[in-house]
Amino acid sequence: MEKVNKELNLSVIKAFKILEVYLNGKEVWGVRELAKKTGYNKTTTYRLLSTLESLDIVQKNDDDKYILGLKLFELGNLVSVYKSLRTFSRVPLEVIAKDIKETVHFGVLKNNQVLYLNKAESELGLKVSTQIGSYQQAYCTALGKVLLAFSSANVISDYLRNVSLEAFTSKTITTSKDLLIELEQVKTKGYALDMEELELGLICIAIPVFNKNKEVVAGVSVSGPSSRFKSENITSYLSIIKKGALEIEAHIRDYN
Amino acid sequence: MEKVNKELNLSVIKAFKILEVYLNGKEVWGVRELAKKTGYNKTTTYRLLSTLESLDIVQKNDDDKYILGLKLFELGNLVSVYKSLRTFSRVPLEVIAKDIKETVHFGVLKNNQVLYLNKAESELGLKVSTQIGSYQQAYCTALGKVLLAFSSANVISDYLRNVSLEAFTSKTITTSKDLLIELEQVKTKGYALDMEELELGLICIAIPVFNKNKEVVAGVSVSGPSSRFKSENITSYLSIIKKGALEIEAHIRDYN
DNA sequence: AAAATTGTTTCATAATACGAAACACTGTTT
DNA sequence: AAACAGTGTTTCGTATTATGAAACAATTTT
Repeated sequence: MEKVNKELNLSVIKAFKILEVYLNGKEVWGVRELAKKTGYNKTTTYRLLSTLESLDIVQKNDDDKYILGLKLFELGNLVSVYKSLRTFSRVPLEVIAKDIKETVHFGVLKNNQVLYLNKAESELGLKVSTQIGSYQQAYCTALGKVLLAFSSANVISDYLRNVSLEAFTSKTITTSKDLLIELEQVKTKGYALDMEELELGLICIAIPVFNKNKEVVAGVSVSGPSSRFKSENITSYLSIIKKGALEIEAHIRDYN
Repeated sequence: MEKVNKELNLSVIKAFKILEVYLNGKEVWGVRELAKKTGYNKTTTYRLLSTLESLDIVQKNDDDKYILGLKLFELGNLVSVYKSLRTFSRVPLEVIAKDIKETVHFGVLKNNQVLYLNKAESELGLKVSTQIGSYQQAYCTALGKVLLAFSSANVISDYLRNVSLEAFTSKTITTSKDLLIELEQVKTKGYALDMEELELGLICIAIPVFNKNKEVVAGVSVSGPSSRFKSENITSYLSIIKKGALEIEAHIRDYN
């Protein structure tokens, strides 16, 4: 999305830039709104939207505003990357979310970042604004820390060489030394916590998901508001999450 | 996808035509294969793929072949159309599939067709080549017949006026008169069967999913090979499917 | 080794995308 | 009621970009 040079198709880039506006969570956009958000001329935007509408990639609602369409949903379901992980995590995640009444995530370490493959929300809990398929920093999320902690020393040193530990909050770990200590503790305890390191008010707890060779493949995390978090909850949270993780592990023994 | 006229953006159309090739289920395509399949010049195809790759809409594997990429997965997950139905059907569908050991579908009637919103496959059962998000004829599928049978007379007469009942197999219902009789029976019995009407060798059984006003919202179907189907199975199949449908109904009482 | 197949690059030009301006419509303010 | 503000849609001249034939590079098959 940054390799904008002259041999790439500019119309196609523009069309996807428009679709990417929807990543912010707002479901309904007008032509002029999208033009303003993307910086494109409104006639260009209108024409691209008309094209996308003809393809059912976007749909118009009764107010002539645009929402994403079913063809995009259909195409999105064809993506085979991490397909087995996504499939096998689906039900366990929903079960954990229902049990624990908070938002549950499942993700992997990819390109030195957490990639969220699945998410299940409780009807009761805090809605967290992560998108399935999106990336987040590893060093300040419980999920990321658990994935790093159980990775090889190569992965960790590559990570520390390439990622700058910028602060999100006053509680964010911002030195390699502190992060290494934290990862060592995570590895010892078998789980990680994010105590408002990514976002003030947000607490996460995460555990690893292993293949049969005890290599970490993925992680499961539970996110909730700090106001609902108590140290006494950790043990019961962990046992619920662990049960779900074991369910996933039963299906991914050969994953590498 | 048929309104090709001069004010639509032809590059964007071409890019999505390329992506649509993946709908046939093959996950890995080379440049020349895609060019041949779409009919576009191979240089054009290569350039569009390079653009899509820069957007992470497609990814190249080690053999320089293309697979669909994670950004498409991310965008697909943003689609809000039928979102609650998709969410609430997910776990019940997986439970049915595990129980019944066949492929399970969940769909709605849209534009006089079945739109598949969810699908769950058993590890053991027949893999059916439907795509989530895709459409199928209603008159020759159990799911479609159950959706029609419990719809209003207006919906049914509109359907019969606009859809031509073409034969898929020698067992397909091809007259309005026969279809109306079938739909009456479906409504009386409370479930529908597709006895090789869509595809020889394929049997489906389906039941409706209602909202609190007893309006049909969606349907659940189970598909299996005719070799495994026995009349004695119907009752036990129905009770398993019904249990899943009730789970879904508990969440969609207000859906209309 | 030669032929066939693949993916990638080059270059001239035809075609298309672009955007300013106008239009049409709806809702709000004076 | 008229004026204004906001929206989505259309028009038209032209600048820009997309196109495709051909060549090149690499790999696989015969």
